[in-house]
Amino acid sequence: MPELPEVETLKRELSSKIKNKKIKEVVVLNEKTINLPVDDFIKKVTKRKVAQVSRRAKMLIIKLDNKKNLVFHLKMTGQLIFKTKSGKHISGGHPQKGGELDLPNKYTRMYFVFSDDSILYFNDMRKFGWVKILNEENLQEISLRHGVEPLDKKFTLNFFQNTLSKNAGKTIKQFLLEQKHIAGLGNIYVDESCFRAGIRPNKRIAELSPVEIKKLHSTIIKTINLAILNKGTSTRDYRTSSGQTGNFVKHLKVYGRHKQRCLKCKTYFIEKIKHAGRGTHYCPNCQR
DNA sequence: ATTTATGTTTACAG
DNA sequence: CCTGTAAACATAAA
Repeated sequence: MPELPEVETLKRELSSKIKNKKIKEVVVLNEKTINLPVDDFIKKVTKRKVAQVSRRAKMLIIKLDNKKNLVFHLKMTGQLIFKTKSGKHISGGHPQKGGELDLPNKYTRMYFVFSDDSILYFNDMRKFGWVKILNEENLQEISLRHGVEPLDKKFTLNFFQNTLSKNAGKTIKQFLLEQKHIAGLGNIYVDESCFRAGIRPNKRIAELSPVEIKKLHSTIIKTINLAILNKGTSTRDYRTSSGQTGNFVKHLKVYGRHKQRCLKCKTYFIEKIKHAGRGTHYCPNCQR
């Protein structure tokens, strides 16, 4: 689930909750989740303070006061859930089921206990996600492999046009999913952005008109911004921080709506195909 | 009861 | 170079 808006939501919520807190204990329940031997990992993190919480692409970064960075990638099913000592959870990511979360549970891969006894849990049903300790250099390397942030000033129409022209042979969806061009878009927001721009996801970049490119550029920014305002999307049981569902679900026009009537033309039905290796949704009438 | 798809990314084969 | 598939894994939908 977590694409840019979901991770950004987590960042904002966690930042206010854990900044300046000291980590007094780290418990690793699944060794494969982390990038160091458990002992090393624990040694590097224990007794450190949270200096800053940030985001790059779909990664959440917790900078510690010893120049190390705890970097999280939630992949498909990862979640970060923060609970105060009283047990109220105020940060989510991709909770399961509808009921209250019992933590730690069978999907908890590791957790961090702060000195005020609040706890940050990393859950991940499918174990695709990871938590790494990286120094500044490692982090830089990873960052360099990622493209521009869609909400950054550098994501100009000019930049978009130029980068697209270098990838004319690809389809627009293939391009948008590749993190090295624009970082943070995933399956949901690519399909949604394409719908809002009136472009079929499997259209070749070479076939896009200048007007379409301009439209898509502004549409991506608007869609991501709106999604962040709504604290992200989740198709099923996702709940944000405060235990609420991400409200962007209400704004989905095509994702998860196959065989349902298009909300724009109210005539045709949303189609779902497999493209770029992913389920791809579009209105055959409104998108060309 | 089986099979297929699922929000991600990387590695590898062709 | 590009493109498609498998692989990490568990669950729900088809």
